[in-house]
Amino acid sequence: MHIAFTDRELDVMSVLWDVGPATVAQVRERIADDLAYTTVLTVLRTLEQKGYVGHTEDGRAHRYKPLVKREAAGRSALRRLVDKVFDGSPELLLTQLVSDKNLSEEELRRLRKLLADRLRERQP
Amino acid sequence: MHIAFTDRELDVMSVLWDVGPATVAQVRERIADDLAYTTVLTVLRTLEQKGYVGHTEDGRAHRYKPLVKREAAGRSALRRLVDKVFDGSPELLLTQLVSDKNLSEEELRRLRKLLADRLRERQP
DNA sequence: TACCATCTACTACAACACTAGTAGTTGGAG
DNA sequence: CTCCAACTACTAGTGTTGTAGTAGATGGTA
Repeated sequence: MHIAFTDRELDVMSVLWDVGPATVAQVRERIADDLAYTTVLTVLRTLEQKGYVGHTEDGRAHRYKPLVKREAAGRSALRRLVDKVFDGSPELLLTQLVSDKNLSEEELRRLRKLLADRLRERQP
Repeated sequence: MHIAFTDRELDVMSVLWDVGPATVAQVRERIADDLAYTTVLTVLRTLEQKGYVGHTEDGRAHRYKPLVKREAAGRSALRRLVDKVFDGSPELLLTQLVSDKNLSEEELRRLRKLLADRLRERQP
């Protein structure tokens, strides 16, 4: 099952993943761009229509919550990225990731540790 | 500079990155979906308009070639992915990558080596 | 009680994405 | 020399995205 979000939808989902169930106003104030209240509402309703979020009543307001997990969306996006942009090679992707200058040495260390752990756990 | 492709544009770029300069017909036959010749042409012209590809004459046909490198597109896409989907954490992304792709131990080792090299090169 | 802030529902509309058709050119086969 | 296959340019229609306005409901407050 292929999950895909438009740019703006992703902004909204990102907030929901971060803070959990939220009202329109709460989502709105966490989005970098200054959007109209109704704009955010529209995006949320679109996402609901597509089955990516649901909502419950909360007083007069609706409280929206993600129905797809961040991991599922990540898996989907990663697969496409590796496939189409990195020629099917996870190594190419990682090379790119670690060559990004914004990555601190500390982060690099943690990545290495993560891999080491994974290897150890594979072959105890 | 933010590089972004639509789904179909990415299909086309992917072909150009793979095989290098190509005619419409060549691109067309390498795309999974069965699109009309003119559809592929239109996508290429759009990409050209946006400055992502260029073309040279080759007999009666045009030969299109990518003007942005796969790495640049990858960098852009990765940044966005880490940011919006993986909560700014490259580790989360890597976790997903190694758990989903069912990488072989050999591949994991190579990934680890890649990181080790990168660390060494940062701090000689 | 009258009003204001807050909320949802509905509507709108420009821009873009996706797909493909038609018209017109041209080089090569017969 | 004529015709066809292959090509580009232009045009077009439908769907999606992004943004926001207006209308109408409702609960708290002066």
